[in-house]
Amino acid sequence: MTQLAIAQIFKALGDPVRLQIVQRLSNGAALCLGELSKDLGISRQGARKQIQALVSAKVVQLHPAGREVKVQLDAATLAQSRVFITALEAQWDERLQALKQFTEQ
Amino acid sequence: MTQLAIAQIFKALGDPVRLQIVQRLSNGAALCLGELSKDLGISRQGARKQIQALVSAKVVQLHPAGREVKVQLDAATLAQSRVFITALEAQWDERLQALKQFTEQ
DNA sequence: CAAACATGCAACTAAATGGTTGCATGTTTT
DNA sequence: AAAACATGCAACCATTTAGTTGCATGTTTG
Repeated sequence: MTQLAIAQIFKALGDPVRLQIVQRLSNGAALCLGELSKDLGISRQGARKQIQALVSAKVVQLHPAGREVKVQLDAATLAQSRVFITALEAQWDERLQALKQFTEQ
Repeated sequence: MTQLAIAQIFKALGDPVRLQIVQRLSNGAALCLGELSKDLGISRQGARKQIQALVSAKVVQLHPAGREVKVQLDAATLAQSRVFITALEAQWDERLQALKQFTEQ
C-alpha cells in the first residue's frame, strides 16, 4: 500500500455526498447507479461523477448487468484505510508510553 | 459527530503531503511548524497551509510556545475516523450475514 | 542593540473539483 | 416497432485548492 493510494482512499471518503453514497451501500441492498443517484440533491450526472471518484479510489466496484450498472462496496479498501489509522494510533500510543516511562525515572 | 465533520477529517487525510505530516507527528517528538515544513518538497508557507487544513479538521492542534508553534496530533479525531469506518464495516458484514442466511434457506 | 530565527499575512496563479446541461446509445417492456 | 428506461459522453462554468512570492512582526541569541 503506497502512501498515495491511501491518500486517494481518504480523499474519496472526504466528501459528504460520497460518504452518504458509501453509507447507503453498506446499509441496503446492491444498488444501481440510478437508484444511488436519487435524493442526493444533485443531478444524475453529478452523482455519477462522485461515484466515479469512489471507483477510482477502489472504494466501490461497478458491475454492469443489462441496461443497469450495479454498485458494490469494496470492503478490502475500507479495511485498508482502517488499518492505516490503527497503525497511526499504535505509533502514537507507543510514543506516549515511552514518554511516560521517561518522565517517571 | 455530524456527517460533515467526518467528511472533513477524511478530506484532511486525503492528501499525500498532509498524510506525511500526520505520520511524522505520530512517529517522532513534538514538532514545531518550521521543522514540520522541511523535506516536503514545498515552501514553508505551502506547508503551513496544509497544516492549517489539518487544524481545521481537528486532526492536529497548535500550541504557541515563545517564537515557535508546536504541532500536536489529536488522537481523538483519529479515533473518530476509525470508528466511522469500523461502523461501516460492521453494517456491511451484517448485510452479508443476512444474505447468507437467506440463500441457505 | 543587532542579527538571526520562527512565524504571520496578503496577493496572486494554475489546476482540480463539483456541479450543470444537452444529446447520443444500448436495453427492456408493451 | 415504439416508448420508456438506464446509462454514457462532452462541453461548460464557478469555486476551491495547492502552491508561490514578498514583506511584516514578534522572539531569542550574541
